Amino acid sequence: MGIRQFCLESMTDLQLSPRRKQVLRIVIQEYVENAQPVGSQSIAQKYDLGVSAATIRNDLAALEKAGLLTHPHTSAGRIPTDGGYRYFVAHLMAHTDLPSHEQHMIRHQFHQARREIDQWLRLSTAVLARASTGAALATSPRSMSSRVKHLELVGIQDTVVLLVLVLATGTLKQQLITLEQPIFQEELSRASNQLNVEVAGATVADLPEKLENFTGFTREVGELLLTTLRQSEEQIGERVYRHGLAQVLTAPEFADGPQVRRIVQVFEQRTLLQEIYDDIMELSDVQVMIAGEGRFGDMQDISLVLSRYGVPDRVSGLLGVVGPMRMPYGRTIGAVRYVATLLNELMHQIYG
Amino acid sequence: MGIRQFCLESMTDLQLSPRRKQVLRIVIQEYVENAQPVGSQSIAQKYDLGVSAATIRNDLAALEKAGLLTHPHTSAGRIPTDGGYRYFVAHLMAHTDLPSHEQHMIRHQFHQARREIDQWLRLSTAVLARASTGAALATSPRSMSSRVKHLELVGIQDTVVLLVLVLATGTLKQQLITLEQPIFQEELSRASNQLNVEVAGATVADLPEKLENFTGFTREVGELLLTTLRQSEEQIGERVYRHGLAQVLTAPEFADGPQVRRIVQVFEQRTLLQEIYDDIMELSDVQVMIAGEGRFGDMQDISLVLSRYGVPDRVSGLLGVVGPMRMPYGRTIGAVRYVATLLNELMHQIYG
DNA sequence: GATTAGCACTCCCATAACAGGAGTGCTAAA
DNA sequence: TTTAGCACTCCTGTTATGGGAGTGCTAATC
Repeated sequence: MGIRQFCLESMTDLQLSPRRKQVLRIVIQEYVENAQPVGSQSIAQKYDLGVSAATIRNDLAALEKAGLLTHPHTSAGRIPTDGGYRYFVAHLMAHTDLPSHEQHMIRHQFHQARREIDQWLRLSTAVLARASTGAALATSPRSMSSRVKHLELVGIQDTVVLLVLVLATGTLKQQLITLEQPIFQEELSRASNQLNVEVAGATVADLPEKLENFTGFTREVGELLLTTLRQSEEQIGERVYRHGLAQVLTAPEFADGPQVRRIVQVFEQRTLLQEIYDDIMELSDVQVMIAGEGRFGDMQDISLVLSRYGVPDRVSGLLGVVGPMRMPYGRTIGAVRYVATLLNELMHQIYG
Repeated sequence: MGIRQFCLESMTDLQLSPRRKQVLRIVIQEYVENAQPVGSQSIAQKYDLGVSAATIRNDLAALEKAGLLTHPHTSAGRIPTDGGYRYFVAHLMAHTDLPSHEQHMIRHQFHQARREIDQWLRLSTAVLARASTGAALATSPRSMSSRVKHLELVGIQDTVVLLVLVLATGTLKQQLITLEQPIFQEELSRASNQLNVEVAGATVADLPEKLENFTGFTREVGELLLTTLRQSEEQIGERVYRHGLAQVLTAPEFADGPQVRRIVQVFEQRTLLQEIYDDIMELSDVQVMIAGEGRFGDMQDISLVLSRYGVPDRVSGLLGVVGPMRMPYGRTIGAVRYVATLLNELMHQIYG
């Protein structure tokens, strides 16, 4: 399926007999469903593997030795380790596409929504939360190499002016300016017209040079424009959309205090997205991050399923689900991928 | 102090001796601090009321009979009921202003922030969460009787146009338009100029009449403008800012699952704010809502401290804290009031 | 060598019993 | 109205106990 992961080198050289793979698959499937350690007997009963419980017991021991399973205590059934989930996602998972009727329903919802990025992203998180068992989040898209399309100076009060900036990508930026002395709207219009002529199509790189020509108030506005533009390129997730936290908290692994706080923190944190962003951007398909992959602290028992969305070389944002490690990965990955694809389509219509 | 509440009629006719008031105050104070039922002995020891534990015991019994206290079981200390908190907030609370050095710090932060409503609101929730023990939320301001200040049509792609709408309040609205056939920027500019002349200063009421003059594409844009405008008046909290959920979950009352889910739901829900909005708008000071005040279901053990902010008759939004019922009300109210006042000032500069 | 049956062993979990303690409610006296 | 005294209640923590699910190991079997 080509689902890539942040780290799976150690997995690739691991050889497992077909039955052991099957056993691992069953353990994960059962545990994901019931949140209860699963033992050799229940596997032998429920699934007809043609071998006895004792054999499965041996397999379980082997899988444990390989670091794919553990047990919470001596006489309990097995539960997957983070490594086990990783192996499952990388090698064992069945097809991950969302059922087509669900795809249709989601597509329908998007076509009914108002044509606005803000609406789309809001809808995306709602849809993702519904389709997964986790909480969904999405960042507003960041545009690379923003070009100025148009600017407008609108007087709000005598000494208050609103600078409206339209980027080539259709993104809107705004900034209030407070003046020492009142400036009339005619003068504002004159300034913005002058700037528009010069500045249309300019990027962060071009802009300083073009601003040389201006002085006084017009120049000041130009500088402000430049800093605003710079900010918009640096800042990932200027706005973060979230949905479905209450839902993910119903999972039994988040029954106790510290666990709850951990996932809420992951969900709320802006910085994490910031850090992950670059990794995600380089890779095209959906990314799975299980228990922080050792690179992020304090993400015990938490998994992320993330994807980039946007138009290559134009705009891109992050989209995904945060949930318990014990998560139906196939379904979640399918949902994230489909919504990302849909967003790509919609964005493409706009950003060409 | 004039803190008003959604419902406190039943409280006003309640006569309590000064000592009983004092005892109630102590119970609440202690319980808020330690989250532990407080007994007659510990009160007698810690506070010198000049009476014995037995007397306090009688007072506690009386306060319980009055519905202001309960005990979780026969041999436990007393804890406040929701009614007890209400009485406290209405009659017993000390001054609620934030210490002036904290006020200064907060003010300083606001003056350092970028001059933009979005930034202010984000900062507001951050500050409120820090100053209280709860989670802060704020809605973007809704403008009443929006007037159109300026509109702009910017071509993004051949058949994609962005309608930018600046309201007199400085609020920005955007809407994508997809066309059947390409329209050149000159024509877009002509259309927007035409519309600007006619439409500047128009309200929802005026607009339909003024649109009579137009036909074709220009007319369509005008209609779209009207619907966008209508939406912006109807919709409260188009955007909701949130901060500090992780913090509020450290409170011991949110240690178990159902409780956590309840407060997360309250925090996430848009509809609740929608419903409360009108009540808040009519009243000027900070509002306290304890355990849903019987009007909202499933808010056991949760309190809200809310305030309106904005400029009278121009724009207004909602701002406040959601936290456990066991909350330092004085401090929280002070913080909410101060931040609201600060926002009022800033808004006033812009919206005059 | 892989598979299987048998069996002892481990450890969780639910239940019960029990002691300690904090706090109440009541009564009678000041 | 306040106070001391005292029985009573009920939570909380500890310990003991039995049942049960599941393992790990060994020896026999295919």
